[in-house]
Amino acid sequence: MANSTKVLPVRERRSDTRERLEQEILEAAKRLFAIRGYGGVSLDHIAKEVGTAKQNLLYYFSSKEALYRRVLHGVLDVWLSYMEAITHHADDPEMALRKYIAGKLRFSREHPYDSRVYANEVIAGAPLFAQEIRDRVLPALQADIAVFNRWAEQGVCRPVDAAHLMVVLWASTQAYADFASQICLVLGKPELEEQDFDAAEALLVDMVLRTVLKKPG
Amino acid sequence: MANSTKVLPVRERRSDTRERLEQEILEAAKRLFAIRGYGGVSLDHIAKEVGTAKQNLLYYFSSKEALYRRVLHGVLDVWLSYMEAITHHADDPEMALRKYIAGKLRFSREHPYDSRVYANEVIAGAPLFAQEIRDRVLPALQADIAVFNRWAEQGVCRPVDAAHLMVVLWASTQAYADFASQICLVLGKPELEEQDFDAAEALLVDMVLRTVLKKPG
DNA sequence: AATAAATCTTACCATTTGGTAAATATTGAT
DNA sequence: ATCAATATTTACCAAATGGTAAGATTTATT
Repeated sequence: MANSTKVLPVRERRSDTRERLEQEILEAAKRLFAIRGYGGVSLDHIAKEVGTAKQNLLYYFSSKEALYRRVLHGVLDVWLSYMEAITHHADDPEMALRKYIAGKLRFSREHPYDSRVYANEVIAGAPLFAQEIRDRVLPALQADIAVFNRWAEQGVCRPVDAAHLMVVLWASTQAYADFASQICLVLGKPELEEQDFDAAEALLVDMVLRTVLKKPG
Repeated sequence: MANSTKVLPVRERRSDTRERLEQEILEAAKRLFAIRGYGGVSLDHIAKEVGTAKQNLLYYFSSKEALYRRVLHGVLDVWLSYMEAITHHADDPEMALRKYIAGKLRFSREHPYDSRVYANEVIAGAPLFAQEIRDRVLPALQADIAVFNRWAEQGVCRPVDAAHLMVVLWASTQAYADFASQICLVLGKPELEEQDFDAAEALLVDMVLRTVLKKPG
């Protein structure tokens, strides 16, 4: 992953400052896009947040859309990295589902802004994202669904509608990032704490296992 | 509901044209806000969509924010009207949950733009909405939660974490409006059909009843 | 130190933005 | 028909927007 400084030819080497600032810009842009949406954020906003001038952003990123695309790309990297539980436990439904739910909730807890950027883009109909979702998310999802169907065929779990089950899991876990402000209101606290995520995880695991697993009898 | 034309004094009567155009503006604004977010929509967009001039919008609505607030208010009216299932069946958990899930899915199917406007606002942290949510949504939700807890006390259903269960139901059903573009990709079809909502309903009802109801044994 | 490349700033620019003010047209009650 | 209220358009405006061009400064390599 880490592009080493020494191996690359001089021309392609990027100074550390550049890389750091570029990262700072992406972080700030992500946070702002997450909260106010693409149209609600100006390059000036982002620049001021980072402490530089708008024109300097345009030195690093050729346009607002280009910057946004880079943010989206990074978001998807993170998102996918939390999504590999099921195929990695293809032999144990209960473990796979537990890990999957825990992982996606951890994503919501650790990367709320990524989650919201993703949500905003999908709500908008994924105008810039559709292709990347098709290329990168869909295969992962379909692999998960295939694993479910295999389990059902082998009789190791009940024949659920795997696609819709994934939607439920996806939506429920994602809600703890995207809709945190409303969940806080319901729970009567200023922000979500670890115990809230634990409670959500317990409930979701309970629901899913009851639905998916065959009774011991 | 319907403000009759004859009873009101002359001064307060609004011509039908006005009411119709006002409604058209609200509809167009809702659709655009749903897709592009508050910051991504200009008064010019909305005006052109309706076929009038921006300045005429400002005759009907004193500012962009005022228009947005009216949209939000209307959205919440619709949202709440679909939320009354549980307290209306406080004697029958299974029926209440079935109706609730069906109702919220119907809302997603029949009012996808309302759902997205709501989602956008919550994702943004509900900057203009928090008070109205506190005043109108929270009581309804807490009433539902109270009903659950009563059921649990009376031993008529299992003691689940009602608040988190509501979050799961809310998120899962809402997803079929807000994240339709992605669900379509997963299902491999251009848009959601009735059978997809039926499948979602069946799965959700199954999951929830398995979780909430006590075994007959 | 010299030089080329990388980074940052200043100066612009055309367009779009939300909003005001006033002129004009349309409507409805008398 | 007239007059007042309602509705729409025209003419503006200052600020903000995304973006370009070019100059100034810093940095690294020789």
